Amino acid sequence: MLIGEYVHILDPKKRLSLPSKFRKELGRKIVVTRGLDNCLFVYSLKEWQKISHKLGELSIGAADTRGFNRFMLSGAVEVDVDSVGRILIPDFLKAFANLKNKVVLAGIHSRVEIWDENIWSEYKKRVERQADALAEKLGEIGVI
Amino acid sequence: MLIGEYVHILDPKKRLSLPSKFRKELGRKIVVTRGLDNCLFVYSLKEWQKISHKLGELSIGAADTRGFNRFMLSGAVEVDVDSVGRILIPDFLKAFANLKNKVVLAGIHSRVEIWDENIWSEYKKRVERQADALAEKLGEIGVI
DNA sequence: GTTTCTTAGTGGGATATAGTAGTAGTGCAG
DNA sequence: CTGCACTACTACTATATCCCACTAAGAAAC
Repeated sequence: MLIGEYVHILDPKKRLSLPSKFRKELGRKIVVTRGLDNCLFVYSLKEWQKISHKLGELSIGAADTRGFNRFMLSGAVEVDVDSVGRILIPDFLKAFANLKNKVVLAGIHSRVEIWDENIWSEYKKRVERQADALAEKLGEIGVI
Repeated sequence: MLIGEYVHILDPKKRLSLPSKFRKELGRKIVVTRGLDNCLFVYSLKEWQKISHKLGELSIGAADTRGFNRFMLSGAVEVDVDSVGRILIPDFLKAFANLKNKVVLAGIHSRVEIWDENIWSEYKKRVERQADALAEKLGEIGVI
């Protein structure tokens, strides 16, 4: 399971090192795609195959499904992990997630999320403010 | 699987280079046809055969089916990929998709879509604005 | 507690290749 | 016979990819 939060540098060549703790689980070929709330999702090839299989089952007829497929698939890229554990972030994904120099890599179960550092800390602040509500939800599902 | 998004130039001679990541999967002979939502669909010869077969199976009785068949089949052109990986876009398809100088090539599963850059970014904005619907769909297929 | 060894993260330089533009040659039409 | 257009080949430039080197931090051993 992928957990933890790391701040790494996205260098001018759009290279980003994966935290060493994530490397083993992600493998040497990963898929990066558009996520929600202005971040990117990173999946191992295996996880991605599950997702793309499900996407393939959706009908091309419905307009909203076409849009959804375009969003997920055109926004996805298969990238290799280089010899020192880095990946390349394509321009359009960098632009989508508003990535600057410092980015946050966060492990969330089976995926990793990539955030711009500022957007991440803003988002975290918002969530922390809702901590009470969160606690309630956690109680509902029997965590605390 | 064809995924990713690339911006290329449609030059005055109507030549368009295919992204190198698509070339292997598409082969040296491809089919370009009218697509949905003002774009063009590009298929490998093999994929096209599957699709035209399916279209042939649709009942000829229904008027809307006839229309759809005419739309897809009459608009289809088989084009060769040249020595440096480019294809020629016929005038009527260029006009249909409103292609200007900059076009977007988007990989969607088994097909590539060709969009005018401006129309594409407008379309993408529309889809992204429906974040709630996207999240819902992601939930449905078990991603989040 | 200090020193050394290892590994993660970053940066830069060289080479390869993708993408685009241009040019020459050939065929068809006027 | 001439001109235009389409096609095929060639050349150039920018960018991506690969490789190596450096730094800093953490771990282990003395």
